[in-house]
Amino acid sequence: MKLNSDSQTRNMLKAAKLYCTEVRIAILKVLMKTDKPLSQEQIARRLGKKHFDKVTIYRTLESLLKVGLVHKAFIEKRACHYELAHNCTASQCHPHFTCTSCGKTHCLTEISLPMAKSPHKGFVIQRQQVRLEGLCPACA
Amino acid sequence: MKLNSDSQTRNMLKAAKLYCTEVRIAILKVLMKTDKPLSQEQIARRLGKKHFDKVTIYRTLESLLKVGLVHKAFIEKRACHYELAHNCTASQCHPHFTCTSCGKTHCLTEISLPMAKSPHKGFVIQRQQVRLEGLCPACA
DNA sequence: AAAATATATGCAACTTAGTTGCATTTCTGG
DNA sequence: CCAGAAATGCAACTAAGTTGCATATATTTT
Repeated sequence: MKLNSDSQTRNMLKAAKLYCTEVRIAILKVLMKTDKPLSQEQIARRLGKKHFDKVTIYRTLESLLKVGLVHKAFIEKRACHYELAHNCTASQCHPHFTCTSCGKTHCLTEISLPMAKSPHKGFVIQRQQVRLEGLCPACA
Repeated sequence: MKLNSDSQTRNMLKAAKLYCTEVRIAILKVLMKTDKPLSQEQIARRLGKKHFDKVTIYRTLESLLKVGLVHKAFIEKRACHYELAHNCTASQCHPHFTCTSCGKTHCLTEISLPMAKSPHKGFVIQRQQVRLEGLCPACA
């Protein structure tokens, strides 16, 4: 229900000490409704008739990123993709799989890799991201 | 020695059935001399007085990529970075570590993660890339 | 070794993703 | 509901990468 997800997103924002603004609520809702990381453009498109400037969208994602509500995925295109920090531990998201044939990206939430161990040369590893490449069920 | 690395790169190109051109040889040499993935711009700078158009550099990297001599790394900036496919198995490169404090990227060739196992939903995993984030020795 | 043909290069112009500065608007706590 | 803090929109800009096309260079054929 609209009211429900509204109050849910409001609570998320409140907990993160961010102003509850229209864009933030709208973007969080978009991200809650998808199972793939989305680019700024895709997010804008899914906001439908609600138009926000792309600068605003970028800044919104940035603020959500800073408080950890959202994660940034480095997939294979030029554009970064964003997704709700959800089903991720503090130190790692699920792997992202990109099909070399059709180019689509999927979140493989069922699998996870053990955390890399620092090669004790003084590196402190805080997070890891895994990018997988291959053929998706449709193309295999 | 100049002649040596020239003939080495020529052989690499020949084996890959690529024309041995000046740019290709020069770029391969640059990549052989570094231990970090480099962006197009960094490569151009390291080519020194040899000037090649950036389009040419992109197309050269593309051709080297296609035959597998070079790998593309998705680090955190807008630009992609390229490195010699060296010390990588067919299915995975070493992890790349980016420091959240100073922003520098390092290749952690000493460690590797087990290959992800397909969640047998029909996904065929062919390659994996691991991106690590944290503090480097200088910043920790 | 020259000609034929296959491939690579350079240039100009363009697109896409993201950023900056600044004036205006919207939130939130008191 | 008001003051101050923070967010937004707009215009202009930068950075990274791409496209089309004419020219040049590499390889193959003879």
